[in-house]
Amino acid sequence: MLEIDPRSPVAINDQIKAGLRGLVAKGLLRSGDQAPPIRSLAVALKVNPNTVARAFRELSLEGFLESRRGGGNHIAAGARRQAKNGLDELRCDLREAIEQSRRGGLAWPDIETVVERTRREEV
Amino acid sequence: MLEIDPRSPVAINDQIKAGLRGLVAKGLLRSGDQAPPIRSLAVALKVNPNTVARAFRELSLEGFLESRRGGGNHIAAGARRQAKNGLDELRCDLREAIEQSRRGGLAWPDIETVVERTRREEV
Amino acid sequence: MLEIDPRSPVAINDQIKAGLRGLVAKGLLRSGDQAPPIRSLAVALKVNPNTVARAFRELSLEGFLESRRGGGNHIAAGARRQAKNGLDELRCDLREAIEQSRRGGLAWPDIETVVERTRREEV
Amino acid sequence: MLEIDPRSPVAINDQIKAGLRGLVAKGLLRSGDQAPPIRSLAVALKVNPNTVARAFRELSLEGFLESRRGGGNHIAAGARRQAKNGLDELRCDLREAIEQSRRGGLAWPDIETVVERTRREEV
DNA sequence: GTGGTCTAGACCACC
DNA sequence: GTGGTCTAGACCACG
Repeated sequence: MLEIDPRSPVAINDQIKAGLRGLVAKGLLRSGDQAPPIRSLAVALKVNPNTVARAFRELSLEGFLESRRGGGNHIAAGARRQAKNGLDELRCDLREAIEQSRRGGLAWPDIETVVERTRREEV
Repeated sequence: MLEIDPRSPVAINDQIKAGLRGLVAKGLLRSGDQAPPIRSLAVALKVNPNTVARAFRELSLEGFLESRRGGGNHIAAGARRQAKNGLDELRCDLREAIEQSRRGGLAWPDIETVVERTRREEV
Repeated sequence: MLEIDPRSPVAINDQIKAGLRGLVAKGLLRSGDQAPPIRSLAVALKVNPNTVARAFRELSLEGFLESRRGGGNHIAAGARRQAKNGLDELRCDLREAIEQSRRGGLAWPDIETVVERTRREEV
Repeated sequence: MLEIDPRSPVAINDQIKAGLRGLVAKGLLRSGDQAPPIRSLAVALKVNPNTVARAFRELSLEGFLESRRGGGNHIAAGARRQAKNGLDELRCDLREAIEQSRRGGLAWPDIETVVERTRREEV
């Protein structure tokens, strides 16, 4: 469900945060649902538990997650709306990436081809 | 000729490298031409000369530039071909950025909107 | 493990790069192993951390090292093969040095004497 | 008679100085002979005249060349002996190059093979 | 004027 | 603890 690319320049904890927000944005996780336990997630992603913990802690500070008595992190009430705010950040990042391609000499048709291909190969 | 975005998360020296490769890819700079002197470029970009020097040195190691002490940096012979290969790398990076957006929950229509806007605002 | 000659005309960072490649070529360091931390190595070699960092960064760009923030630098997968190719480069450099001696008037017996002496004094 | 490698890391003026000393060491030029005119040499080597001039000036300071009234640089009296001293410097440089190869992981048999090959291909 | 190197010290971010 | 980046300023050497 959650995918991580350890070799990406993007920080792992950011990938985790983005991934969780994504699951909510797509409706695969809803308010009140339990987020995967830190340890299990760390094992599944082959990542240091501290890194997952950090991601969760930051999401908690943003009010996106809530830790309940009796254990477990749960998706907070306003999570969906927040996830949409997160989208703005994503749009911004994507825009930067595109501008970087432009500065590197990539032409617009090239860029659109890349978009097209990525879309097709995703399924 | 060369533009830099100091607020971008992309490292300045990498932006310079991409920029130079871009100029060659677009044909604005050709094999044998002299690249701008490190210090001048540093002043123009409002950047520390060391940063430019780093970029140039790395381009030299790649065989993209040839530098002679006291004689400036010159675009190497196979530079254009290399620049085209560099484009492949850019495409790859862009693709990763898009996939990253997807994992974060950005929908395809959103992505295409971002592409469109960036294109328009560029001029 | 790694030795540097600060009085050599060869740049320190290049010596570090060559040294690391050498350790891999000799099998003392293998794919996946962690390279010495930048700061520790800097202290050990009595060199500025920036210098080591430069060497490591360039080795990363070559795909010889993989560096993760906070996770140290690790010998990359294809490192050994690369190291062997690097040997070719060394042979080439050495050859140029010899030709340079020849152009300066050094006779062949002289050259072989130098080789012999260097070999003996090394231990 | 004199060969220069503009892409070598060795400074051009040093190559010129070494080359001249070499010609004397080999007996192709003798005390009292006229050294090639700066301009002609610069043209022949495709090098900046200033660079040749600098080399000649330094050789003059060392007492290896003498500029005579009426123009022209001539090989000085004690030139041959000096050329032999220059050989010591060459030996030292060569030694450094060999040590550098060693640090890079080149084995002794490899080194001797390189020496052998270079010797054969010279003729 | 040019490039090349190193040092020093600071800042940020990740694990 | 780790690496990454940038700035600042110095020094050297070539053309």
